[in-house]
Amino acid sequence: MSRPAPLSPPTPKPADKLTIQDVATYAGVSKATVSRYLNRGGEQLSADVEARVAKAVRELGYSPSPMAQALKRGKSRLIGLVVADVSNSFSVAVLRGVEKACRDAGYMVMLFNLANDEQLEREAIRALSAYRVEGFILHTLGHDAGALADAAQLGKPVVLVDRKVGDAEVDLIALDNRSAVQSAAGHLSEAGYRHLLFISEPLKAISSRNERASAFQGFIAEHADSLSGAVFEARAGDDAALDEALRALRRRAGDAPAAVLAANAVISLRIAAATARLGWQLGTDLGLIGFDDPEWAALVGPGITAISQPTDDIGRVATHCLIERLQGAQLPPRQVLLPGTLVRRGSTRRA
Amino acid sequence: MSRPAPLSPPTPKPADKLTIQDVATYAGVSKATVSRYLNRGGEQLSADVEARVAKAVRELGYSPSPMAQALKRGKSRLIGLVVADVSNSFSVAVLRGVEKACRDAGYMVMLFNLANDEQLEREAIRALSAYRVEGFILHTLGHDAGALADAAQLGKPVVLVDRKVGDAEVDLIALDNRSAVQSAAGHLSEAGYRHLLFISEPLKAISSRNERASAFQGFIAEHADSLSGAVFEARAGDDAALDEALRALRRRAGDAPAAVLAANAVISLRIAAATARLGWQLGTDLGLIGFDDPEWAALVGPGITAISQPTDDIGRVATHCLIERLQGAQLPPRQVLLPGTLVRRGSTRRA
DNA sequence: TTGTATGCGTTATCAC
DNA sequence: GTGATAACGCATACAA
Repeated sequence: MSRPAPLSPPTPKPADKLTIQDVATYAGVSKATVSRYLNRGGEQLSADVEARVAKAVRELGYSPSPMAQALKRGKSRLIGLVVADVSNSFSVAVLRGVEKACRDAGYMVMLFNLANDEQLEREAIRALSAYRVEGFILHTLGHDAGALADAAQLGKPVVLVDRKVGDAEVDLIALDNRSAVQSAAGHLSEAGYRHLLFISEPLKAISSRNERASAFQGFIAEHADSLSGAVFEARAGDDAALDEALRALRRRAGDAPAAVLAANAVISLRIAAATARLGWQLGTDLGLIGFDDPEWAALVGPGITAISQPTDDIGRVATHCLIERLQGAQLPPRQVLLPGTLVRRGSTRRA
Repeated sequence: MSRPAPLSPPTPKPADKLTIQDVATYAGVSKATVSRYLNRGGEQLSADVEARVAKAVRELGYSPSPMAQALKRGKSRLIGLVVADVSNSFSVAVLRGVEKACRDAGYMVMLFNLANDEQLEREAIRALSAYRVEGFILHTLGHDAGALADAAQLGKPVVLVDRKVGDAEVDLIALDNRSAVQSAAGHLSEAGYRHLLFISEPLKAISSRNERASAFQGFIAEHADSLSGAVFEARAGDDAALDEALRALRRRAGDAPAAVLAANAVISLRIAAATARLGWQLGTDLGLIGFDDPEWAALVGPGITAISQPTDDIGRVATHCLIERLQGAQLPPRQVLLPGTLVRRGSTRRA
């Protein structure tokens, strides 16, 4: 038998463990030069040196350690994203927009899911702070102004998404709820529905739900001559109460057409289920339009008319707002309200 | 007027900017002592010193900088999570489990969403590597074995979730597809359905879809005396083809009951929509059972019977597997197959 | 234009 | 037991 083969040549360091020193040595220059090339893009470098460094970086596959950079610069290039509930399609959609925008801007996202647990909100801020995120995008449960105060006290910018918390003076990116409600209720009115019911999950401290409810009531007040309307809070699991609310709506309407405006996708779905239970046809027996436009909206019954939220934009704008602040912009708190889009489907066709 | 008030006392450093040195000074000890207290929990410390340090840490609200720790220890305590599509309810559910488990184990999650873009898979590995994640949990698109190779070459452990990629020899945590298919098909058979159709999105290179399809065919082959079955790949958007496949199924069945096994929730929904179009009643005219059990499954039609996946467990187990490897365990590649749960609903009741 | 030296906040190896 | 001190990988002020 032949002798064992000689040890394979010293495996090159994985790209991961390469330091700026390795690159410097390889290129025959000093660490500082490599650093300059990396940061200033070879601005103050001789063509020759620049080429050599570029080659070294390329061939070695070097990428600088964000840890070391963070330590040195005092900036982590990390953004903390706190989300009310990743199981909620709206949360996820925003998450998607945020993650993409952060990546494009050279930031990374650290995610913390509250799973609708109000206790966790402060914990989230603390945990992410410990990791030295530079700022927060917060889809809050609205209950804990303390968490927000914590962040503010740390001097870290916060951008709220979809929901305010307390009367905090921070940036907010959200749907233009008032306009959206008007366009939704207007659509129902144009379609001939005369008796409307706004149905939401319990309003609690969640600002978006409250805004939608009061915008609805405002709309009804303005059109009291032609429309009637009421608000109903549907408790999770209590289908009997929901069914009864719907029956009451149609009793009130008599022969006139009645319709429901659902405050979010969860409610839309429950109403679709309720109409099936009651043997009603969506559109003809009961109009339905709902906030949010999940993938199943087009496929349930005759299709559910929806107010589609520009979730990608919300995420993107929130990210940009935050990054602006990270770069030191000293602006007053902003509110960016984005328009929703009405998607007409069978559930609001009486034909 | 009195003179302006004296400057407020120098605001204490935000908890964020405190260093171990601040704590040491406050407690009247050296950095080394504080570090020892933090890491060994005051094992080799005099009671007196331990108490003072503990007090200092508590009162200042100090928490060490993960960056500095990462730099020094060569470990980032970061885990990279690559997800096929955050819009997919299965992906999200796994994400939830992973995030929770990581947090509990003192790791943080860096998220990368592929948005079903096969091009992005390598990019994801690279980006997360640059951030020095210690390992990956990968919900792959199955297309790019190269991405996996990249990770392996970096010497970073990878745990796959739900889907294999190529024939890579790495840990895999997934549903026990074979058993799940057997229990699903068995359930249909017991309920009296005789002619079955397995419907999936295009199988492509996605291992879970292929496994389910072939397990289905295996089951049919074993029960050829009492059952007939076929596989149909439904292209996105082509409802006509889907409708025709369903009609063909019932033609083939004649008077005998026919049922569909849907490979995931997207397909379940499309079939529910199709039956509505065709004017069929789920359960009586056509049986339906689907993989995945999203929140709307109970509310569509008479309720859709489902194979619920233990998504939280999948995420949790994947995380534990990964962490084991991070701690140096040198085990052969493992496959952990978790059982699904049959949730009986109206869509498989012929009564 | 390029190199040398310092320090970011930690942990770990020494001494004492 | 405890305290100096040297790295970890990088960016930068200063020297050359």
